Amino acid sequence: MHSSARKIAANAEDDADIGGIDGIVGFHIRLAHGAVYRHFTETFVDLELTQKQVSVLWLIDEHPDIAQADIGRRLQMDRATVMAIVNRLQKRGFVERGASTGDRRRQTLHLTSTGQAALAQARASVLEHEAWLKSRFTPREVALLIDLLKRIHE
Amino acid sequence: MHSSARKIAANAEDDADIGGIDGIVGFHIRLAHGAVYRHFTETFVDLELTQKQVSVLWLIDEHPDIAQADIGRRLQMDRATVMAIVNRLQKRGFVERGASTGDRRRQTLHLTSTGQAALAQARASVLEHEAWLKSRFTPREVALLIDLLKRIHE
DNA sequence: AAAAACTGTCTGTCTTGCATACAATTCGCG
DNA sequence: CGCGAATTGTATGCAAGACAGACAGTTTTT
Repeated sequence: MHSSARKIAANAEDDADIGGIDGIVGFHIRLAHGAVYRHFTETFVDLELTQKQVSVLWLIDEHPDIAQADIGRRLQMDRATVMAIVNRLQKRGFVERGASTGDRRRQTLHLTSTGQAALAQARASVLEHEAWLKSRFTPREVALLIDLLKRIHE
Repeated sequence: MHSSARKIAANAEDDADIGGIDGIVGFHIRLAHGAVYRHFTETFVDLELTQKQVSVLWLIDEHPDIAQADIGRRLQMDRATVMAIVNRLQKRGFVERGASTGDRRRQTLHLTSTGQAALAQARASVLEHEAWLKSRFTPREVALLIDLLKRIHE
């Protein structure tokens, strides 16, 4: 009897999120992202690559001759932001810009051999980083988490 | 028989993440965080507050006379970063720094009445933002997602 | 009492995100 | 077909945040 009263109170609190910041989904996404970001950075200090830079390298490798605008769409980044990242990667000799056949507004992007080598190293580090991240989940939970996250960004 | 062979192949691919960026948990966390960040920013254009700033206001309100170092620990931010944020909030008259009783290294932080008002508005916007975020999940899934995310950042 | 740790502060650098603007190019619709 | 609209890359400037390194005052540990 009094236990059901307690339950009701608890539910009421849940509905109102207790006013506490811990009930905010966005708050936990921020913190989780921060933790992942920090560990990623640690893993990549030697390679001197950021998350975004690796993502762009990876994407160019998966889709040779992709254009900057497409990268922006896939990674949900501004065109100007993509350009800044590509500039950095180009300055380090990882990617090259080339002419596009057909549409003269676009440019093709492809990895140099240096870029290929960097990506190969990066892939290994990403797997190490992922192992750290996945170590706290079962394979089922990993799939579940990805599914939930996809619903947010897709 | 041949189906088991296929299964093995499929598992092998799973283990290697198919080489695809879509199999990377961190990748989805980044994208999800980006989407949430963007929507948050849209929701708060009028209030001109960022995620971090709201989090800090919220935290100071929840824990009056908290010190900067404690904020940093709870929100996983560098001391220098916390200071930058508190400086901005102080410049806008939302928070005040005060002396700490006992430990003279620390300072206490508390909201001004202006800060209280801003936080009240912010809370409403956060709920609106959260509703957008939660709209794609059942209550069970929300709880599940929070649980999974907590394991990453706790 | 000396060493180590903590706290706030300051400075500077790097990355990212976004707004704005511009020119060249391509596309869509009348 | 032709002209306005949309796309693409580029450039610039600004704000926020992360972090490293340094410093001084204070507290805790040994």
